[in-house]
Amino acid sequence: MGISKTEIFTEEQNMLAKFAKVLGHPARIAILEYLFKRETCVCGDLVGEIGLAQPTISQHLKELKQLGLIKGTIEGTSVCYCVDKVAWATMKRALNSFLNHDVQNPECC
Amino acid sequence: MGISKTEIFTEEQNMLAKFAKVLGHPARIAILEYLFKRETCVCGDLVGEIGLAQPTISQHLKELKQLGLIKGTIEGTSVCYCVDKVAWATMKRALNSFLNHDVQNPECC
DNA sequence: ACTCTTTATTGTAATATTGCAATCAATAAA
DNA sequence: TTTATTGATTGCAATATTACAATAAAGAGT
Repeated sequence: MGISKTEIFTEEQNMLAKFAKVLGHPARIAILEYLFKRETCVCGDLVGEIGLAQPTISQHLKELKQLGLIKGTIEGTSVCYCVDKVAWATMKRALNSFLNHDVQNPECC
Repeated sequence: MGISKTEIFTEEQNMLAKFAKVLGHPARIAILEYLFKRETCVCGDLVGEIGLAQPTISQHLKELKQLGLIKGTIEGTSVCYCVDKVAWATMKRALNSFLNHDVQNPECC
C-alpha cells in the first residue's frame, strides 16, 4: 500500500528505520557531508555544490530538519543551516548499537 | 520524479544511501534483529514473528538479499536465511565512518 | 515604493515503495 | 501419483518519494 505498518513494530525499530530512511538518499548524505565540512553553512551554497534545483534542496533540508538532525537560523535573507550536535549523537548511538549486532553462528549458511 | 539522480553523487554517497535505505523500514530492521537473535532462521518464522503477510516478508528479504546483507540456503522445502558476516561488516564500517563526523563549530547556529 | 536576493511553498508529473491476494514452483510426505 | 508445505512471483491498489517550474514570502539595498 505504500504505507508502512508502523503500529506492529516497536518504538525502537520505528526510530531506527526513521533515522536510516532520512540517510537513505545521496542528496541528504551530500548535504550532511557538506555541513560537516563547512563552518558557515548556507542553503545557497548547497544548491551550487550539489547539482539539484533549489526547491529540491529545500525539500531535502526540510526532511533533515523534521528529524531534528539539522537546524537553521535566519541571517538576513539567507538561512544558516548546521548539524544539531545532540540529535546527531542520538542517531549515532542508536544506529551504532544496531550495527554492533554480531553474526552468532557463522556455520549456519 | 520519484527517481534519484544518482549520477551527480559520488560512489561513496550512493553506497551510503543504499545501505541506509535498506535499513529505512521497520520490517527490515525487525527481520535483521530476528536473524541476529536466532541460530536457525527460516522465512516462515519471520511471517509468524512479524505481523506481515508472507509475500511482504519475502519482498523485504529480497531487498536485503539484493544488497548482499543476507543470504539464503535452501533446506528441503524451507529456506535458511542468515546475515552475511562480511557484507554486514562492510556496511557497518561505511556507516560508522559517516556517523563519526563531528560537528566542527558548535557556535554556528 | 521598488528591486534584488534568498529560501519556502505549491502544484504537478514521474517513479518507487509497501502490502497483500492469488498463483506458481519445488520439495516432502502420504 | 496425490497432497501438503514452504517460499517466490505476479498483479494490483494505495501511498510515498523525488524533482522541478512557478510562485510566494521576507528581508536588504537602492
